[in-house]
Amino acid sequence: MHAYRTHNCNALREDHIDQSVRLSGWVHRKRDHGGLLFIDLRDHYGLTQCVIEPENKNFATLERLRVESVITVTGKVVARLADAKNANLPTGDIELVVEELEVQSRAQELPLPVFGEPDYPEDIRLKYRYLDLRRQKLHQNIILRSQVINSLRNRMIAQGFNEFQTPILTASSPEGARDFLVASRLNPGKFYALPQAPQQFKQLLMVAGFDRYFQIAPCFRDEDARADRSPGEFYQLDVEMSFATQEDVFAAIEPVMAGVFEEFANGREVTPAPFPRIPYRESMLKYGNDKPDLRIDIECSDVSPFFVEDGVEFKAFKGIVEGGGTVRAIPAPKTKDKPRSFFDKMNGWAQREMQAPGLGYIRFEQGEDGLIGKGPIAKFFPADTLVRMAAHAGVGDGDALFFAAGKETDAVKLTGAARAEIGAQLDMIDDNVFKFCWIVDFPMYEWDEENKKIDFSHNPFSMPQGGGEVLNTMDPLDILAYQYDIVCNGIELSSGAIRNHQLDVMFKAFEIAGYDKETVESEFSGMINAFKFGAPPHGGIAPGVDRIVMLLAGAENIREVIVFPMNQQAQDLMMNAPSEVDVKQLRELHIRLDLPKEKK
RNA sequence: GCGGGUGUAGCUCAGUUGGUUAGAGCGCUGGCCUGUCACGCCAGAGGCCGCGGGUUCGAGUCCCGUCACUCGCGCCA
Repeated sequence: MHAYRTHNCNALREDHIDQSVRLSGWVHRKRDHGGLLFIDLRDHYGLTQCVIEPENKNFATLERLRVESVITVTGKVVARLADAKNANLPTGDIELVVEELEVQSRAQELPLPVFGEPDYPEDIRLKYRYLDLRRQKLHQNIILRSQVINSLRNRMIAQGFNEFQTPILTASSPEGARDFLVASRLNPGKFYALPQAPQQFKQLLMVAGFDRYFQIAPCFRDEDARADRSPGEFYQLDVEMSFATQEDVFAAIEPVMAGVFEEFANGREVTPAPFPRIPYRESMLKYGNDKPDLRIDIECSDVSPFFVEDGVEFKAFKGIVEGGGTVRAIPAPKTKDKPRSFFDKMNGWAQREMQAPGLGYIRFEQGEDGLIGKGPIAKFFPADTLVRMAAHAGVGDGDALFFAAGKETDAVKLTGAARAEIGAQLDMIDDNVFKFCWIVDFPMYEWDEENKKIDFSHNPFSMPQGGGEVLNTMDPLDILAYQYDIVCNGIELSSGAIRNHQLDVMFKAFEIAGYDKETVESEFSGMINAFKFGAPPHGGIAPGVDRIVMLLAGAENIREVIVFPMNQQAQDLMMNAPSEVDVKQLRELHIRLDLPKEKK
């Protein structure tokens, strides 16, 4: 007989009755009747009830053993009496009568209960992650993650993509997020950077002629965490393909995304490929951001012109529009029966959560002579203006409009957040639907208000729509790029682009953003040099694996789908990272600390 | 760096207008219990009310500061 087990804890059925078997696992739960002791034995596969009688020499040991101890039990499989069967367990028709017992590992009193999975503070869960991972929900999430990654791999390989590993210790790049740095012992004063993404490497693989590349790639960015953004590190399905147009990339990746979601949707509805395409500017106008949650059936609009019409007395917003600002309308459909407090709470939400001046509103009702507006600011508008504004914003009897006003960027931000908040408040979000879309036609450049200059709005290696010519002829802020995102349920799932493989166009593109040729040559030398020796047109995309799993798992938080995540402060509470290191280690790396004061 | 929320037993939470000795459930410890599967019953231990200051005759409760966790903003080519 095997030293540890003849079966796993989800294997035994009525067929096994009378067999002598051996099981190993964790003591999930004990039910001690004094004269009879039940043990639910758990492993990765399931639960089996074991029973031990007081005559057995091991009874006292087992009775005193704490839950989550690891044991090996040997005994006979017996049928349960009809009224003692447990229909909730696959193994519920039988039980194991314990004869031999071996205690493999005793458990102390637990800092975190495994059984029952009560809510527990996250810092304790993170510190004792291996206990948390024993819990069914988290255990399943991690298995789901494994299966999703396997499915992604298979789907990519089936399409002729090859997986390659790219370096983890690489060079810092001036663009993008903050880098994690690694000091070089052999090269004093110099540093490696962990890759924010294998961006340049995958392009170099195209130059190297590999045609179709993918990788489940670790990416490192030293940026602050969010609910859907793990601090420090995350994984992308990194993809690049040669001689590919934007349509080719879409055609390659859409079936992968739709396919993997359908595979694991478990009955939930998935947008079939091809996904709807929404131009960036349209998304900003209608949804207030570039990652719309299309489950919320609300489309916003620009109503600025109505606030400067003659006869409109609402001076606050009129002044904003006349000063170059904008007013966006966010419909709140079917809110006729909502109390005044609903509208007041939205206003309070905007002030509190968004630090906005407020959120005005007008409620619309069918009056005797047509649609009329109600609410605190309705009286400042002529009846006729209200009717036309309602028509423009697409609202009618029983609907309301909220207004976000201010500088365009602020108004848009508030619009997007308010749309999501209204969707949540009005219970418009269906948890059983995955709504996909592409956001396309991102602008190549944007105005950097902080540094008063034109900067790349996304990837500097993207190809402008119209090629090199438009860089000379168009206003840079009007130039669009072959740059695209996949969005699902308001979460940005991937970002990609057709790359700029022509050096002269690249130098010109960088010049517009204020980087001279010499800077580009030195900062991106690896890629620039490679492009001098024959670079194929190429493009790609990089879906975020953690976010895909998060959506499929129905998790609110990305830490629920990461085996060993860090907390919001980018600390690993289990491993105690980051930690101080020995002075000797620092000396080898030629590093001397210059710590901030006041740190006690 | 900034804003919101939370912080009372190991955990989840209650705690009236500021008023006697801060409670419950789960867990833990001990005892009883031969058919449970959220086993049941009895008893017990366990509290710097996050921390510091203030107001007050009196603070878990009010005020200020601070820390921790979390959500968001900034940031995230």
